[in-house]
Amino acid sequence: METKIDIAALCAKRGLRLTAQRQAVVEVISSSDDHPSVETIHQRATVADSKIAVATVYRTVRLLEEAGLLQRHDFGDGSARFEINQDTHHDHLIDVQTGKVVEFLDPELEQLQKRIAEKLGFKLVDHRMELYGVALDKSD
Amino acid sequence: METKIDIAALCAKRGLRLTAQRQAVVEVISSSDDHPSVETIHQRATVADSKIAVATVYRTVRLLEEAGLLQRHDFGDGSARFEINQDTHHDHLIDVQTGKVVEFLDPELEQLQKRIAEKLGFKLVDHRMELYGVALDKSD
DNA sequence: TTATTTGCAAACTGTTTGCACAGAA
DNA sequence: TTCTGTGCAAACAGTTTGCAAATAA
Repeated sequence: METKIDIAALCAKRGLRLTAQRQAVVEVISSSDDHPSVETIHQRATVADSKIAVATVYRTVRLLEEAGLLQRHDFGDGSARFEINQDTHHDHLIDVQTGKVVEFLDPELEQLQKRIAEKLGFKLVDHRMELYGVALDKSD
Repeated sequence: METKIDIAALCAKRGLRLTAQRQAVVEVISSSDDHPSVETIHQRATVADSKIAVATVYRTVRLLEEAGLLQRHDFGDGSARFEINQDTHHDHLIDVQTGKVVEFLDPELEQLQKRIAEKLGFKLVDHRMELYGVALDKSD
């Protein structure tokens, strides 16, 4: 579910330099429709720039996250996973057999979470939720 | 929400040795009603055994987890957090200001999650969910 | 030109592990 | 006695950082 990141605009606005590395990282992320880790982003970015360092990917990813353009996730596999920050909030279901990530949004769930927090005496400011499932056999 | 862990029974059943360190770790966990990290468990355990090593806490915690007596959580603060495995499933709400963890169980939520997974073509095998909130002012 | 960014390697955090010694059984 | 468990320090994985060289503006 990718959108686009306009790195040129971000650099212009912030007075940052539009480097080949930043463009490569953004290009990789913009054309990924999975939720790649830094290592994956780095591997994919080496196609465009065979010399790019992992440290640069970490720095760029942080830059984008702080600019609100990138969303960081923790799916519990030890490394951070990223996706372009869509303004439409959604949750994730992870296929435990393939690792594939399915995005979904359920308004009833969103509402329910807010109500639960309130019942406990809290205002909900954030939540994380991942469902883990196995694909149902089509014949079932 | 603590229960008890019978480490003597576990050791007996598994042919493991009942050491002072294992007893100290279990005692700490059994008398904690928060969700301590390994570091916290280690600090608390040094009261009973000033020489206990962090590595031992890691090993014991893993032993207990594999025995199904302990539950590991990831609240996103970088280190694993533990609590005694109650047979009653529940989720967590984390107070973002104090770090306090509130446990809750909402049957409607459990049901809804299962339905969502099914609608997406999956059988729900696990889920993780944490709500993050700020305490509502009592006067509101 | 020159201040920012990069690449590299070293540092850091949470966790695991190899090994010789300590200590339950 | 004997073999498991411990403490220690080294090893790990993911991530961050200091610094000198590279480069966008």
